Formats: sequence, structure tokens, C-alpha cells
Amino acid sequence: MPELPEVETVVRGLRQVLPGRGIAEVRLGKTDFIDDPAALERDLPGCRITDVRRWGKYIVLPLERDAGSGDSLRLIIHLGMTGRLATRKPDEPLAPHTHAIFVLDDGRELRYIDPRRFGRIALFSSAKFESAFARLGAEPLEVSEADFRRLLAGRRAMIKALLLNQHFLRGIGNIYADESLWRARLHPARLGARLSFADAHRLLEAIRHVLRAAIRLGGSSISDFVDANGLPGEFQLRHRVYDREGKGCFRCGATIRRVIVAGRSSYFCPRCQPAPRHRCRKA
DNA sequence: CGTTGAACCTGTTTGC
DNA sequence: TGCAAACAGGTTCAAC
Repeated sequence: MPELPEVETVVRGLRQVLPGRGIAEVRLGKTDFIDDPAALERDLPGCRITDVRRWGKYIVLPLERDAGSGDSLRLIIHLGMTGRLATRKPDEPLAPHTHAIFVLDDGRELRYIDPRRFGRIALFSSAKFESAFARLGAEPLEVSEADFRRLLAGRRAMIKALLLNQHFLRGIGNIYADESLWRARLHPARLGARLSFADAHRLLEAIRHVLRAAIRLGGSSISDFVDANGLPGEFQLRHRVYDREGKGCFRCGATIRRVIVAGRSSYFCPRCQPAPRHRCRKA
């Protein structure tokens, strides 16, 4: 569910209601995906949420303590595969797998739901946040074409692996990697360093186009993604290759195939996205 | 540097 | 129908 467009959708929704709100109380369920549960319960009450930001696939809530002691905190939330984050009124029934509730000072609740618990919740000081998150790659919607070309240069990994690597670019996941590669007519097993100038140009254009369109439509709702208000996205209706094995390519009609690249299902059109002929390195 | 496979969890879909 | 296998939007780690 949650790649860059879905996280951005959630962030935009939460930004309408969270900034300025104080955290009154923290209630936790299962905590095996939380870095330091005791720290949340100890340090969060009394904090005020000043903003809602996105950093790759992370939701970042900058906090200030009303004592004004100077050391600001950042609550970071990663949705993993099945995480959901939304505000609810306290009388609304608790969804199954609700593992964290942040009670706000207006009586509403920010609830985190995650059946598989592949997500992550952690509290960082501003300084530790900077050092830990600066290591991630550039934002795909902000990186320049020149920088993108520089990133690709010398990378012997397959382009699909690079797109999924959050230290290469931050925020792209399996759906948007495949959708972008299809639009750019690049086979997922092509090597990054072997992409031509024109290939790189098309790929970055495709990434920008696909991510922007997905954000505009509120993300992709495969089975259960909903935004901060509980509404599903619509970009799944616009998927051109993802999860379309055996169906016709929207561009040329050839049969979409699925192969495993970088350990993940990768959908591509064998005609539009021709397989690379890697030079044989042995013997 | 790179790749692969497994692990972390639960739920849903698919196949025999 | 029933049960088991396969699969799922992500990340991390060990082993090669």
C-alpha cells in the first residue's frame, strides 16, 4: 500500500488537522515494531505537533515541548506494508490491529493500525533524526536530471533494484517502480550504468509523471489503503502493468509477464521493454 | 559493490 | 469443501 504517493496522500490529510494540536496521552497495543515504546509514553504527552512532513516513505511529525526546553523531537512513522494512520473520534470503534493511539488535546485520536506490523514508530531528537535520515537518497520529485544521471553512473545493479533502493532515491516501491519502467520502456533487469542519456531522460520523466498522477488520484488502493479520512485512492485503476500478468499491454497488446527481479514480482511488457543482453562475464 | 534468500507478521487468494 | 501453498504495498541481515 504505502509508497511515496500513498504516504504523501496521508500526510496532506493529516496536515489539515494535526499542526497545533497537543498530544495528551499515548496508548499502545503490540509494540514489537516500535523502537522504544516506553520513550513514547514518557516523552510524548505534553508535546505539540508543529507540522506534518514526508521523508521518502516516512511520515515525520516535528514536535515541540510546551516547556520550551529547546530540544525538539521528531515522531517518525513508517507504514510498512499494511500500516494506516488516521484521526478518529474517541467514540468510533477500534479497528482490529490498532496498535497505537495518540490522544489529542481536542479530544480526537490519531490511530495507527497495522495487521502485519512491518511498519515502524520511533522518536528521535532533531539531531539524531538528521544524522539517521540524511543517508537516504534524494526525493524523486525533486532530483534534477543531471543529478539523476550522476546517480546512475557506475551503478552495476539492475535498474529495478536501484529504484527500490531507498538510498538511491527515497519513496519508490514495487508498484511505482514497475509503472515507471513500463512508461519509460525499460526492462527491469537493465543495468543502471548501461542506461543511455535518452533512457535516463525517459525514466526520470516517467517517474515524475507516474508519481504526480498517483498523488493527484490519492494513491493506489490495492486491498485496504485509505487516506487520513478513510477514503480509498483511485490510481489502481490507472495501473498499466502492475499485477497485470497475462493481460494485454495497454500500448502494444503483447502479454504482460511477471518475473522476479531484486527479489520482487516485476511486471513488464516483453515487447515494449526488451530484455537486456548482458555481456557474458565468465569464460 | 551486487545478488539471493530468509526473516519479520497476518490476511487473502489460489490450486489441488 | 478443505487444507496447504503462494502471495502481498517494506526493510534488514547474513552469506556468497
